[in-house]
Amino acid sequence: MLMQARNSSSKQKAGRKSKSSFTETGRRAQIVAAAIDVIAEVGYHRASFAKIAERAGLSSTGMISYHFDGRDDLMREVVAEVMRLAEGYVRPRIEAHESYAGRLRASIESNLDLCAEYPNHLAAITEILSSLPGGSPGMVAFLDTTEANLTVQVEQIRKAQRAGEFCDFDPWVMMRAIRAAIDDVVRRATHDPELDVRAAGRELADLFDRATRSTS
Amino acid sequence: MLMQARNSSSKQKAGRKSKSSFTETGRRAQIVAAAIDVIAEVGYHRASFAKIAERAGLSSTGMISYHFDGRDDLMREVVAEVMRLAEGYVRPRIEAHESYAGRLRASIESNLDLCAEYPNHLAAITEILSSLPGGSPGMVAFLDTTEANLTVQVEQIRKAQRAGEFCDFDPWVMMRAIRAAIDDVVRRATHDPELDVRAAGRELADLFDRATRSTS
Amino acid sequence: MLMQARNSSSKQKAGRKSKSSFTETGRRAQIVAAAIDVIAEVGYHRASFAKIAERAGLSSTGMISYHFDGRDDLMREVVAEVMRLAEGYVRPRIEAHESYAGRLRASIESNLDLCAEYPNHLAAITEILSSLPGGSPGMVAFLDTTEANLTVQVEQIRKAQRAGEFCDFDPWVMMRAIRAAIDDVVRRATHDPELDVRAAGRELADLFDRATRSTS
Amino acid sequence: MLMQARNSSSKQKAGRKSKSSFTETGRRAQIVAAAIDVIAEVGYHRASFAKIAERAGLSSTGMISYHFDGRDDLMREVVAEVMRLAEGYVRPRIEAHESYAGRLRASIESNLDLCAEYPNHLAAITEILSSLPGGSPGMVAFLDTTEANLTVQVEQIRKAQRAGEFCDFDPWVMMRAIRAAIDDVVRRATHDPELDVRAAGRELADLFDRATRSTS
DNA sequence: TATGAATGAGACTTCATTCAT
DNA sequence: CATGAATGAAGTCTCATTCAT
Repeated sequence: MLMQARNSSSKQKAGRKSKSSFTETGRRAQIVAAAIDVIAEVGYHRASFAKIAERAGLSSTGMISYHFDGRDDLMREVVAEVMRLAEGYVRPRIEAHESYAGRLRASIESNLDLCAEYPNHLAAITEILSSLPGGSPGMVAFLDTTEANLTVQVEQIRKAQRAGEFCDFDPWVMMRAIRAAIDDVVRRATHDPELDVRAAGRELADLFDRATRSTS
Repeated sequence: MLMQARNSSSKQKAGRKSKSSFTETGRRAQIVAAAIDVIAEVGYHRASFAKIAERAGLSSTGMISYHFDGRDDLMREVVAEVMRLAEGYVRPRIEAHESYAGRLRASIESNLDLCAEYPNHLAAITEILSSLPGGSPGMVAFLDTTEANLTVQVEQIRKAQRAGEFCDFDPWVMMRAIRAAIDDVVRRATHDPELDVRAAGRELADLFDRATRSTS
Repeated sequence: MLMQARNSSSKQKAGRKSKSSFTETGRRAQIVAAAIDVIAEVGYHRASFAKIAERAGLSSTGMISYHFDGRDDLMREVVAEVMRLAEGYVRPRIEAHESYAGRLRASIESNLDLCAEYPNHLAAITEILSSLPGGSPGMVAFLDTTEANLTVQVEQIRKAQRAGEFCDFDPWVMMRAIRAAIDDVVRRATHDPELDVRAAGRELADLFDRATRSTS
Repeated sequence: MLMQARNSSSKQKAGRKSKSSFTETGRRAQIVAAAIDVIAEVGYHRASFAKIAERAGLSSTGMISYHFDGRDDLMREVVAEVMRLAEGYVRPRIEAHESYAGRLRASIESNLDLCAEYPNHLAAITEILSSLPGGSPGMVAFLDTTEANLTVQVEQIRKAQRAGEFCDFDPWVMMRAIRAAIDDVVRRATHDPELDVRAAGRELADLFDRATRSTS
């Protein structure tokens, strides 16, 4: 999952019982945190309510059903929570750079630095988004959000290309490749503690720098 | 899943009741084919025996248990079948080239051409391999095989670097990035018929050509 | 199953979700009771969760899986429950006697009196313990318990022999023969309501009295 | 299972396709032998057609269904086969004695000697007869046969009692106790190779000698 | 809010049996 | 006779959800 700097982003969600993502009760946040850990550990599909409840110190899965409107709702919250974290972490590092190339590098490296600091968060979101069935009703919203994210970034690339800073290539393919490469590192980091995530980030930044840089 | 040219590789497997992977009976092959379709359609985890049996025209899931020694065994066969197909498709195209750069390009493009021709096959194997839990007993063999594949390719890259054909980079990070980018296209192709997979293949080949090419 | 007087014996078990065998919830006890009836009626192997659930007035077998950690766990509870009942019934009657011969007689007769009063309980435990596969994991504990029981009794016999009250014979063979004879009556009692269990108890007590009594 | 000497015993059975128990084809006998081994090893209920077919060197369970009219039919044949063997072994040893006491001792000891020589055979029959559900249709015949056996022996006991050789006791209870004790040894012998079956036989013979002997 | 109980669907497996070849 | 394939029932287990308290 490639996190990026975005504009204000009205993530207002029609939470159950009129709870927005921002005014989480303690319990909701606790459940979300537990879900993140469990998903990172056993994967999206094996993250059952039972396991999440146990991790959260709850004695029954009913509590989760009470706080969330089904599995999808919980997962949405997990995604939102991680995105919230990621945005705060990634955005300043991207905006610290002027050049497009610098921003691209900052984007890649900050994502993997984030992964190094919060391994479960990125692992969870990667698991969720890569495990989504095609037409999952209710999760579509997040795919759209993700798509919107990419669109913004693709626009940045186009600008860089028009500015002559980037060479000529299909921005969509490039963005997807970058995202896929980052997600791959995130995924492996979950189960391979040996992996030097930050080093991989620098390598990937170099890689995509060469791939995008104008040859002139 | 990045398919590559490999040496003969006696993948002979002690299939159930002394059936090798190569001398499939009709039913087994039919079930494997059905499994490939179902996995491509609904994903690894949702590909239940019930759905596969229905697709295969079987009246009961018991039939699958009869032919395969559990889910893992079936999945192994699916992976083996796809690898068989892929190897025959990809290898000649890679070996038609002399230069390392040419081989890398052929590897990427032939993989995605294969994806265009047999969308379900690559989608299925990608689904399976990306959905494996960490220590899945019985599937470990395939992860090892995959790892071995990558190792071979990494060696090729090192040679190219020593030959001055490729610039300096971490071959493992590069290989993983390539694989991840290809798998991403494969995954999206499954649910997005609009996607021009072959074009994406050419774009990716260009991308990684720039990323690997010696600057001299 | 020969029940005997034993010392307090802290059979405290780490039941599911920290429920001990002693502080059964109503449902657990109800399920155990239903299981006892069903086992006595159709035997250990035919006592499926479905039948037990039906007897217990439950709508699904899932409920049993919810309360017990699998079939073995339920069976363990059944054995524990019967042993609890048996101990309270048998022990006072044995301890009311001073002589070894009197205690042996009390042991045999009280076991079969118990069988007459609670036919299903002893039938169930006999079924379970005689149906156990050799190395059934998880049930081994109870076999050990049973073995320990016999060991205690064998020690009693040895004392009686040293005291000259019993004649010379292999205590183990004797104990097993007694146990087998009692179990046989229990088993037949289940399906033959005509059988006079108490009378058979007195007969067996006479029989083994003659077989153990010192001839002097 | 207490085997005894009986009169000629017309065990003629209406075998499937007019095959009597005596004119077994090779296949039938082979399957029966395999069944005996499997039952002794894993018990009656776990002795599936699949396991028996495998042991018999057959590639499909269908063959068993072809030769036998269902599971009960096969089990009947197993019982008949073992009884045939047992009778030939036990009868001469019993008839070598004149006194009732001598015959009783010979009966017990020869049964356990048989168990020592053919462990699987007696283990199998014990398994089968002790695992029969109450009203198993089609097996009832064998229970009747068994009952008839016991009746004959009970009559012998009555004669001995009238002759003053045995003391006064309930012959049925005594017979059942003897049978149960023997069966118990047989059962344990199956899974405990350490057990000295012949010694146990002598001990049991002594035990029941004391229990039956006239005190005068 | 929180809990434990209850539910019903669905998953995989094993089994005995039948059938076409 | 023999085989391999097919079937349908039954069994245990897990899951997300709902409900009464």
